[in-house]
Amino acid sequence: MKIAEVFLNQTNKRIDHPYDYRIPQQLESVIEAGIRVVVQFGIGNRRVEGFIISIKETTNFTGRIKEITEIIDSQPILNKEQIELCLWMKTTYCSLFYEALSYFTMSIQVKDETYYYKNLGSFDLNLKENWFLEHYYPKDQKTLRQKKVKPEDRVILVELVERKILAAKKRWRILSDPTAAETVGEISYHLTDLGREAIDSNKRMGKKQLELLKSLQNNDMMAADLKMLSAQFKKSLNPLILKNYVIEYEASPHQNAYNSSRFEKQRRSVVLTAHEQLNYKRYLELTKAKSGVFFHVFDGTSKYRLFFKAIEDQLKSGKSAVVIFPEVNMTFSRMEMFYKYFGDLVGVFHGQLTPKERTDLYRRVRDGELKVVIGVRTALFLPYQNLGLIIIDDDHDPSHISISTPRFHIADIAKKVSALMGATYLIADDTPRVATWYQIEKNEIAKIQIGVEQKLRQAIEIVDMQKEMHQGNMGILSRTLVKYLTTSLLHKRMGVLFINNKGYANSVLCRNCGHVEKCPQCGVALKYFNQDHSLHCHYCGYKKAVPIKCPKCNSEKIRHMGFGLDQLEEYLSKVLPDARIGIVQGAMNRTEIKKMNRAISDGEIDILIGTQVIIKHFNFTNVGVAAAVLIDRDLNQGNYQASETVYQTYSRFFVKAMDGTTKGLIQTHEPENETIYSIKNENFQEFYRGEIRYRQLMKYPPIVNMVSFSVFQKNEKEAENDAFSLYVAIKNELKMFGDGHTVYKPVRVGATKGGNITYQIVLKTLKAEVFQNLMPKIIKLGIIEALKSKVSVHIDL
DNA sequence: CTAACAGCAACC
DNA sequence: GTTGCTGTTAGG
Repeated sequence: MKIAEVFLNQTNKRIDHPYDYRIPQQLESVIEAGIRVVVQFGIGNRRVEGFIISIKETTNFTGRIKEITEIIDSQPILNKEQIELCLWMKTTYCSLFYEALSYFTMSIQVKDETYYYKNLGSFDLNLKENWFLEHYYPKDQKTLRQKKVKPEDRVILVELVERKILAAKKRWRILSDPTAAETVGEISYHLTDLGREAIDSNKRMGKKQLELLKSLQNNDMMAADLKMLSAQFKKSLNPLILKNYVIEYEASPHQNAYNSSRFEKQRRSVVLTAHEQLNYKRYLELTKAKSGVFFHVFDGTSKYRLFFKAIEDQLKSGKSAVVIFPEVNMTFSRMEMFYKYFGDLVGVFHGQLTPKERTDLYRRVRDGELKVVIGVRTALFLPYQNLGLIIIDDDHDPSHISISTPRFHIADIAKKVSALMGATYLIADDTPRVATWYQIEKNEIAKIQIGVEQKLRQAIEIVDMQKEMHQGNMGILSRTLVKYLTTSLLHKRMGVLFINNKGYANSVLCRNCGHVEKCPQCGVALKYFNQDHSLHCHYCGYKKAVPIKCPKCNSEKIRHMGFGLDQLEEYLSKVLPDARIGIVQGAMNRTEIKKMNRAISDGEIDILIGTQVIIKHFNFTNVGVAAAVLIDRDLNQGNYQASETVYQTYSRFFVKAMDGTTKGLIQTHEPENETIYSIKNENFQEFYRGEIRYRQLMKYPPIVNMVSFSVFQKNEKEAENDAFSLYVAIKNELKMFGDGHTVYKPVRVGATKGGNITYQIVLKTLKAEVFQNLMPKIIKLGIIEALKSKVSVHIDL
């Protein structure tokens, strides 16, 4: 007799463990680990979807074992290693099994048709209803009277059962409808060979028509794009379509603009420079000893050539490779390079693919047709046959962290995958994460430096805003900056101002001496609360009133930190009324970005001001002055990673904006701040040493593991009670794990979405396995279930 | 005395 | 989530 261990697709932590089911004789040859099945569950024999993680001969379960009802997949959708990875994710990130599984099933849409139709007849009924069906379904009044069922009850029950049947039908249909993958296309245009000839042979045609044909020369375009060229493009295009110069077609919405068919597909071998050859040799040596390698990147093109070389070698030995970019847009912009080197072995995977395209990619990867996959996080969960190399590009980018549960950093998954499949993992970054560098220092990952440092940032001037104030300048921009902006305007060069105005101005600082109130225990800036005009610590709940006088210098000039983009624009237009100002910010779509980029390259912008996006999506040269106008707010964000984020974003900003002749400038109230100095000195190691010392002292990741529990509740009193009983329970359970951990008392966290009262409990521990063991225990004891509040677990990555 | 109800454990 | 079991209680 064969037994299958099955995880159920249920959103309940208490039943999220394997259940044993007997495999019916006739299915023994078909069923293996990695396929989904339908089983009956509970007293009511509800039909639920399950996933087989393993097959065994015997069971320890003493009760009555049920049989597997049906098979969903005709072959395993996860291989052995992937099943193990999925289980590891479940325990490591305290998620449900099916939540972890969802990352693997994202590309599987179309299911077996037989499954679809077979299930229409069966539905879940509980015992009471089954019993009712057996006894009372007949409309015969005599029988009903005998059985003592009131006619009106029968009506209600019949209705109930019929509703259930309907619901069941609906449910299965949604799950398995193969036609659900229908795509909605966008109208696009393609230049035919005939059209190309027409351009080359200088055939007579309208000016607009020629322009349109030429714009289609390099790639297909969507109607929306052509509209930007000429509002009435259809007028000139229609005759071209009639002449068969241009083909109109409907393509899937996103693939279209980036359709792989527009790229030249070649196979080229990689040629390295002498310096790169040395680096590559080192890389090969290091991968023999360790599975992880880190590229500290100072030369982007060199980095890619090394990537290609490494991939090429993997292909030669019959293995495949995957490259993970943080974002879809980055994937798109790197695509072409990959096609040039590896032609049709390349697959591109991202969230904007249609279900059909996804399934197609899944199949081709599984069958070994595609050997180089580039894409976003989820691309790592495809069924690679013989994976030799995983590359994570731009490791520091926050998009590498998955937002939905399980919350993880893709580099951690890559590490695990490489251990499971014996693949090399390669992380590349120009502004390393502290967590990654920590692994390098601990000798878990080897490091190679790519290219040489430019040391351009050393020219950055740090402007003391306290001095400015003392000398009578109450404005938001320093006199030096205004002076530089004026001269750069004169020389027709652009000024770029970076301001990170997202979020609230929630710290408080002394305008006189730059002092910021910090938590005595946790070392982070205290956050300002409007309700009671007080300052709170984000982690431990320490609370104090906003001081009237600065504790350091006794001044009364205590102010909220910060101003926004709008205020900056207003100020600039007053100080430099002739300057043409361009504003860029997060909520811009692709066309707006294009437009702005064009305006910048056409020299229509004198001063560009913007938030984070300025670093990623905009291209500019000829920058006269590049300035960070409000670094202090970012430095005092009230979380322990503030300095790290500041180092990364501001370094990148200056690298992007400065060439050898650009004036760099940072405005601050803390001119002695170490992070600012490290940015100026272009010295990551120096920054890291200071930062890791701070984290050691204050006990923050990566030194400790940190997890926070959030308790949500509508009712104020109950929220408090629940939070405290959870706190007590955690404390009690922790006793089992010896010492080396700290739990902070529940802290009431300020306004959250949905009007919920939220309490937060922070747990720090030196042992990673503590909360992995703690969570199942707390769940088993029913502590969280006993609470009326919703509880969520947030692991700090 | 009973219907109603909340609390609870189990689901293989 | 769904179910049945258990103990408690309001209402007659």
